[in-house]
Amino acid sequence: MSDLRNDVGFLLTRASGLVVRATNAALSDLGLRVRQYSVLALADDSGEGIAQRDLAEELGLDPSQVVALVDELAAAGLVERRPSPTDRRPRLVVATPQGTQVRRRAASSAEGGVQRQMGDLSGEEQATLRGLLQRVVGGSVGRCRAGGELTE
Amino acid sequence: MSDLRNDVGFLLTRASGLVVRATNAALSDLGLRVRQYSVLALADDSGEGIAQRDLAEELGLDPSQVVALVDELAAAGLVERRPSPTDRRPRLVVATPQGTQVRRRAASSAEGGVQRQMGDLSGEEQATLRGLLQRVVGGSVGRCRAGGELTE
DNA sequence: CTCAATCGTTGACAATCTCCACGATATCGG
DNA sequence: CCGATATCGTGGAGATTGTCAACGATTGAG
Repeated sequence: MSDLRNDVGFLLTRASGLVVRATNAALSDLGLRVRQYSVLALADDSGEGIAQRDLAEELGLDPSQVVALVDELAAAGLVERRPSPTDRRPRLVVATPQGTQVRRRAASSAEGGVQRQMGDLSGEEQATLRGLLQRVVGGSVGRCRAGGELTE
Repeated sequence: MSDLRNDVGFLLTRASGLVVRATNAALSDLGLRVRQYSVLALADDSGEGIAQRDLAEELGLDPSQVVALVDELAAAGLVERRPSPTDRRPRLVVATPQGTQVRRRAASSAEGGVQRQMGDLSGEEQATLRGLLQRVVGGSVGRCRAGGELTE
């Protein structure tokens, strides 16, 4: 019962590693890695832009990691930093038109990579998995951050 | 529908990151990290010892990573390398008595860390999650290895 | 105005992943 | 037996990721 192959934590990291590899391979044609894609996707989804701090919070990254990722995406012309109209501290990250286009293609490629890894699961099973994972993730937002303490 | 928060791949890596952090925090008292613990657990479970190559295969790691991990565990006196009776190439990794003892405590601590992250899920839901993840992982063993090619 | 908090950034360092090459050993075909 | 090929552990290089501390600019509270 303490067998590693039945350990939910181990299975989670093992499955994650496999999916990340498959997704990175699928995105390599576009010159993107998963990390960059996730930043691009969030920036593209937030019409008026998203602060880097919120980006870090959503992705579970350290703010300093977001700096480098946005730098790379900006150098590739996929996103740009814009000032907030109401606060001069944050820098709102938005996707450029080219970024939106690349994101669309990347989403398709990434989906293919994920399906190569999860093809054995039916649509319904994947929905079940998604729901369970959302509760694991959502239940701890605010309880444990990247460099944060545990609230207990 | 392409929202990142509904993307199974993203949720998988996000949940994995949270669980790994919680588990590492729980194991820090024993001076262990998750990677080391997983090696120790597999070595402890295989009575006669497990070859480093098989260790790498099971854990989805590069063989060279296993070398360093076993070095660390051996330096701590938790495992030792023994020659195979039938083949002089592999080195079988087995847990020392102390390693077995530490592993038992570590398993308890790690379980606590995981539950702090997945407490919102009932036992039945965790079993469902485990089953789905096992199919994601098991379905690809042999299809995609650490440094390997995709078989298609 | 003063002080604490927030945001982005930089820098340093550890941990992890990926890939390549080598020596020792084993296996297979002839 | 012998040579070609494969396996296993190991070492090393380099990229990627994770963690942490500090700083300047800005904001908001008192």
